[in-house]
Amino acid sequence: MPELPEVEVVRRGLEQWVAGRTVASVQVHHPRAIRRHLEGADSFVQALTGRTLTAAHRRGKYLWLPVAEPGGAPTGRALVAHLGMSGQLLVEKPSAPDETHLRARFTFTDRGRELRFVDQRTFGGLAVEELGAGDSVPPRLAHIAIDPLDEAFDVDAFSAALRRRRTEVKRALLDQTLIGGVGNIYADEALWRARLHGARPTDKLTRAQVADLLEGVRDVLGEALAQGGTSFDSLYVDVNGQSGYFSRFLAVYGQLDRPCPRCGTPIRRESFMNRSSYSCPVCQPRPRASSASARRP
DNA sequence: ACAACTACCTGGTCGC
DNA sequence: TGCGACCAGGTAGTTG
Repeated sequence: MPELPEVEVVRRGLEQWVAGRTVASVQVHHPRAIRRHLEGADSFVQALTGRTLTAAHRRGKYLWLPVAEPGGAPTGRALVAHLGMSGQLLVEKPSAPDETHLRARFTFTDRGRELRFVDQRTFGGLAVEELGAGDSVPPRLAHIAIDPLDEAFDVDAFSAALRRRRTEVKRALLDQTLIGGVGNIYADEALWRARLHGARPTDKLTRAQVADLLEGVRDVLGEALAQGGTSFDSLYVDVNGQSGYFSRFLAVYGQLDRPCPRCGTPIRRESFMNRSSYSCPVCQPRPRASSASARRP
């Protein structure tokens, strides 16, 4: 599943292979892929055809590519992409056969490689959105918090916000308004590193625990990004989370009954927020039932 | 205001 | 072999 490291790998691929090129044509193969472009497919195509994609930016799991007029003047708009659960942005030769789940295709005036949006489960999507003032983050993405790898990430503000909340710590990690880019997989990995159970109430966490958690998040995202970077094939902007580094590097996610890398106890799986959560029963003891998460109605 | 739940979606896997 | 149930989970929108 594409979380921050995977999306950042895609961003780098787009920056290298797509930025600076001018769109020759756009084909929308599935209306759901552009459902968030409310004006419809014709408008989406019109907004991009003949214009230049100037760069590739990311906030959390969102990507956007600013759009410029043929002369280079900014349009104040950007192609915004979210990969959802299964989305891929692929840079491929025009001769490459269509993927089964091809949702949109962009060709370029240089007649080079195409950009394709492929998405089996159609949770992802594309849209052309207005940029903020000074060509900054699209306002529609403004609620997404900056991510912990960003220099501007405010540790103290995050700690304060976390401890102000009355919720469980895993829910908070997945809340994109608090911290950007963390999904189910890296949330479990970060919690394991910080030796915290995901059901721990955030308002009871100590400052030191929050600091450990944040360090866990940063380390796991950073390591995943480094791994993703090494497996990146420069001819193929890949988002296939299944391949490569995943199994080698995850301590708990998907590791049911395998030994905890720290203490050897078999990893457990729990249903949590209608998701699977993996943790070590010894390193990450469940909080007592008196916590905020279990208070009586 | 804030917290929590649900719809959305499809391919693979499992049990019978 | 077929078929239905279930699972994966990010986000927006709704409900409480």
